[in-house]
Amino acid sequence: MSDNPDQPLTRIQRQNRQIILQGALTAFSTNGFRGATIDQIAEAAGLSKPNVFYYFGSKDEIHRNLLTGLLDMWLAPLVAINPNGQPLDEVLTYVRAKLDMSRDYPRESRLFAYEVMRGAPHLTEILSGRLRNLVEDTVTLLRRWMDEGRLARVEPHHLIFSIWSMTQHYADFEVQVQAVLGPGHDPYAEAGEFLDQMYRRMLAV
Amino acid sequence: MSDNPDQPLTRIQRQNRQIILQGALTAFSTNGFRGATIDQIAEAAGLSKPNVFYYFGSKDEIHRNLLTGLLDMWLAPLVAINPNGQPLDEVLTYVRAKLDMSRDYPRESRLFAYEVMRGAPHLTEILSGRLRNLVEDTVTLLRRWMDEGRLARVEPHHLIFSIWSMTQHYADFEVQVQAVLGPGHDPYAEAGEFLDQMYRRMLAV
DNA sequence: CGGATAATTGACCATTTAGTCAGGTTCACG
DNA sequence: CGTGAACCTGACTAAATGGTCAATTATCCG
Repeated sequence: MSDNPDQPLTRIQRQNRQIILQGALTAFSTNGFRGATIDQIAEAAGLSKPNVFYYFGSKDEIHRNLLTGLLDMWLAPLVAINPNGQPLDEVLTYVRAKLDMSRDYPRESRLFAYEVMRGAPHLTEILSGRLRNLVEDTVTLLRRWMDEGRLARVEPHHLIFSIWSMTQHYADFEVQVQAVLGPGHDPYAEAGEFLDQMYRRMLAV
Repeated sequence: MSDNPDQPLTRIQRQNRQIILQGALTAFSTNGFRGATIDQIAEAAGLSKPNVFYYFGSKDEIHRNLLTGLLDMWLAPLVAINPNGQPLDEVLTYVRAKLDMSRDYPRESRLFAYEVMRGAPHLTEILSGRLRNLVEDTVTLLRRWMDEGRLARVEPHHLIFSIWSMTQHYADFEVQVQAVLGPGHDPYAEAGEFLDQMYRRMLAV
């Protein structure tokens, strides 16, 4: 079934593939690719192990499917930057969107983190292809804004890296953040304020 | 041998334990705990598998040993902040030191990243104990500097998080950084300049 | 309803992997 | 040099794990 070229999926197929991917997302994002087992995935999905293999040909295929399927969502905020907007607002909106994604989709954040740390065997082409182009476009836009004096000058690539690292930190290192802050904190609310302040000071002209 | 309470180690013991830990550091930091095998570690160390077990009782023990053994080094820059120094200089020096650690010890950075992402089973007590206290001390110092008007006001915990995330990003996500930047870049040199600029603007009074 | 197709599973296999152990080799040192 | 302790290893085991398959059950649709 899983090697069916492009016949439309049945209702049950759509449903169960989704369920499996959700279970796999939990498993992979908790333990990494090697650390997650098919049994875990099957259990999380509420299906038997052979049934999981009925829908996906291999563990690797599930993993690839997850990564590529979630990539668009992950990059959406970057695409959403409006070249005709107010530069500072656009950047702050992007930061906010990325932070919200970390808060609402921490499993996805960890999934990508594990993959990149592994050396990104399933993402190399994308990283240096589509992602790179996307970043390059944004870099060009940022540089133009800086040239026009509407944004303080910094190296745009590293500005983007800073946004990625700081926002995803709250999802990927959640345990550490919680442990260090202790109870009685709302990390994401505080981070939102902090990041807003930080990027305003850094980028205001 | 490995359960010997506290007899002094022989020359060979000291030497081989070191070699094993180095191999394990490479293995664990590349593939995570589950992804690394004893065979890999043994191979990297140039020893036979049973010989590895002669020095360490289990895979877990090697891992714990690594983590706790490297923790001091990892936290040293934080401890080195001088309460009597110039506030901005002290922060910038800390940032610089953390960035240099990422550059010079990327394996250690990844080791800790993997562990925290897993939920830090071997580090929970430390995270909410020693590390938390260390951070709390630094937070107090930073807050004092802000109260004295020698540093612009931001939430100190998140200031520290920002330093951790941005500096470690260059080690943990090296593949992504390289792919996005493309050839002809020196990530760490550029990052050093970027971070200096960024924290100056954020923290200058 | 009835047959074809989709969906499911218990039992199984092959490989990988953490860990063991009996016995051999090397080293420190009197 | 001799001997006891330290060091090392080939060959093994048990468990975990990715994946298969023949047989069974559920679903769809004419």
